[in-house]
Amino acid sequence: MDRVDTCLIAIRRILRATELYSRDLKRVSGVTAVQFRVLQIIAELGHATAKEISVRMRVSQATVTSLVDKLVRQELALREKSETDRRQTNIHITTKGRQTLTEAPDPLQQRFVRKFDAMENWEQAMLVSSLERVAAMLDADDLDASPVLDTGDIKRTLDP
Amino acid sequence: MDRVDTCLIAIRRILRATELYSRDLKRVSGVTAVQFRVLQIIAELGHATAKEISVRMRVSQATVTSLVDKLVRQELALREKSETDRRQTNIHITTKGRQTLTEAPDPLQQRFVRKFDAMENWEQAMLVSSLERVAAMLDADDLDASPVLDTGDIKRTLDP
DNA sequence: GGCAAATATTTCAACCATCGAAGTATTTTT
DNA sequence: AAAAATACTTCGATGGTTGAAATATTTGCC
Repeated sequence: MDRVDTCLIAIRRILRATELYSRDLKRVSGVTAVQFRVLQIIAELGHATAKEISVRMRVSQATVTSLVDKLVRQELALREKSETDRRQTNIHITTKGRQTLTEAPDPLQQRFVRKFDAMENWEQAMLVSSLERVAAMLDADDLDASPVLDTGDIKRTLDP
Repeated sequence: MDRVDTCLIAIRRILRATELYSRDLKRVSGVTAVQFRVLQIIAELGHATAKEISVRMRVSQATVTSLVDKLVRQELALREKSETDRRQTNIHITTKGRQTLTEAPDPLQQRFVRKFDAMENWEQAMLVSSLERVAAMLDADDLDASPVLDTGDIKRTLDP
């Protein structure tokens, strides 16, 4: 039981840290961590629909709309009706958006990388495995819970 | 994929999961995870000042005020001017608050416990260690590593 | 003792993320 | 062609979080 408490406390600390770093990021680059993440996804895919982003980030479409609104307002992204399916809207990243991505690296990520790189290989592996394990433990019911949990092993994870 | 990326994605998943569980908790017990946490702290200490809670949770006092407001509104906690230092306000938990605490266990915690208990001893140890490691990695440099937090969170070790 | 500085809280106004429900437009299905 | 499904946005609301300013009180110092 004690161990569980320790874990939960650690999780809270991690949560809190990410929040604080998001604030930093916002101050430095004008986008929050969540907005930054949207930008990353668009950049990664070339362009994306709201639906794709919402699935990827596991938030509602309404949330994505609001997030993209903010990016568009800052000219980091732009919307463009799809030609093939006019219900869809493709969201593209702008040059300025790309710039933001490269020039304003996420401070949390930076810090993590710095510390992570300083670790022994085995320890890195342990961390990766543990984090994924915890994520799998907590992951809500819907999407992937059962299979991931059963195998208990994570090596095979790929994004699709 | 990069190990760091994998870690960050896992962290995001954990974040998201806690958020969803908080929503669950709210639906079931009327308090969110953060409010629940405040309640826990008050219960643990008997009574607490806003300052204590803010240090413990590492949020501003303004946030604590807002959180406590909500608890008071629901009659889960109540404020009482300190006699010894009239600038201070002691926050107490009510019977109803205590009830909430015992009768509406945090679903995230429950889930975590269930999964955690099913793990091998060595794996539990690995998880604890990894989570603490990550928390330490991310903990903002300014106010971190404070024994304050530790003593606070570990208070239960004094219990029989 | 008395006054300035420090401390504890709250209030206020402002963000951000998030969502559900309702509404619009556009396929797809039947 | 009508009905159902899909993609997206709008609207209104909730929750957490904060900094700055305001208030009340205690402490420190001359």
